[in-house]
Amino acid sequence: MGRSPCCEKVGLKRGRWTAEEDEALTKYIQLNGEGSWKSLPKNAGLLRCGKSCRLRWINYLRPDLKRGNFTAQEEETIVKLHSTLGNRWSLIAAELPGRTDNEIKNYWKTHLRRKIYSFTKKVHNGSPTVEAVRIGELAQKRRGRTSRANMKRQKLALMSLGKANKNNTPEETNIIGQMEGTDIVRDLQPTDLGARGCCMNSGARTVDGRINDESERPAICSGDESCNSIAAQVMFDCETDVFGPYEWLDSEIQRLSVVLKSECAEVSPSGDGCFDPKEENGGIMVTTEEMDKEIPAVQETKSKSHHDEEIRGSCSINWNSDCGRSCGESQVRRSSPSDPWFDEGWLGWDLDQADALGFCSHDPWDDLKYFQSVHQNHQWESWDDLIYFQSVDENDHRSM
DNA sequence: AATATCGTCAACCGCCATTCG
DNA sequence: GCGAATGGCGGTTGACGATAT
Repeated sequence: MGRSPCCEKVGLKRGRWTAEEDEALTKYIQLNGEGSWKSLPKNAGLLRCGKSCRLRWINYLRPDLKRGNFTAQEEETIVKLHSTLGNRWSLIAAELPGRTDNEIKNYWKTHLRRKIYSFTKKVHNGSPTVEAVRIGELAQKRRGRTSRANMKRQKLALMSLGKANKNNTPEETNIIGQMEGTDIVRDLQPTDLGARGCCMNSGARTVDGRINDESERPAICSGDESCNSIAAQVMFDCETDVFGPYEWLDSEIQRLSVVLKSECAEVSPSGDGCFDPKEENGGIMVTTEEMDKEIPAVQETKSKSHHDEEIRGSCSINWNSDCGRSCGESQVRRSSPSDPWFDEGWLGWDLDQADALGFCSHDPWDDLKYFQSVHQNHQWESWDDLIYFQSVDENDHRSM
């Protein structure tokens, strides 16, 4: 049996609330308190649904609400909480006094998500590489009318993908238009159009490990001292940069852009090395068979500081730690064939040793397994596949 | 000046969990 | 224990103002 409606909708007013209605609702609640929403409209003399009254009070009329623009601190709080909680707006709102879940949700969708950069992937000859990155400036569309030529271009691109529907975000429409005429378009999967980023301070998962909402996945790195994104490591010393409001987002976007334009599959954490993805050049090729191997409970840790010269030329993938330490602590590494450790295979974490070294003790294996589980049809080829990988919640991995 | 498109956000919708009788 | 009532939450919609063409 379906649930009955909260109220009879016939004869009830809908749409925007008038000042008179607001006043009536406010007065009633001030006298009688919140609750009993079903009977409230009748008692307050309002031709509104009880649910509508509740929403109006909670989201707009409550005296403790803070109006006005979000501060930089609030914005950063939202991003960080969203990275761990996902779209649980009510929980996020609980950490921001005076802000409602609806307000935060809207702010995320209209302001913060726009700043997200994402990777798109190209699969060519079975060798995936990071082919294109949609960075923030692409998402920051101008307002106003679009030229006919651009409209046509975007429409054609969408039609070629069978994606021309009302659900396409402006960003999706834009990026598809940007890529029209390339095989990137042909190879894109729907989820590839979602937001993905290099910063691992992102991507809430459900209890069973699924991503809550691919399109909602945040990919924003705070740019502060806890930032561990590859871009952050490579392009700047995140221990010394100081950002003003919003600048941390913009600068992160800029850094990522530079990294990818370098055409390196990977760049050494110290920024002076570049990993060549070509196998004949000592690149890293990891097959799914390798991934299927039993993972030792405790693996020898041979990673060194990301400032260590020895890492240069090897593959280094960094997980966000958000642990408050400087960038680049959390890494997994596989050296090139010329490296004496190469034959020993994957290098994982000895958690105690990692801690002793001042690293964050994430277990990258869990992420590799997770990657495999959600991309079962995708053969693991290189670390590039993980560049857009999802966040690693520190607590999740400490509990493993 | 008219038009088309975009950005914003209040309000609505439907589902789910909890409470109540 | 069961079904209805209620509250809460997240996703979506649409009105409206801003802005480019």
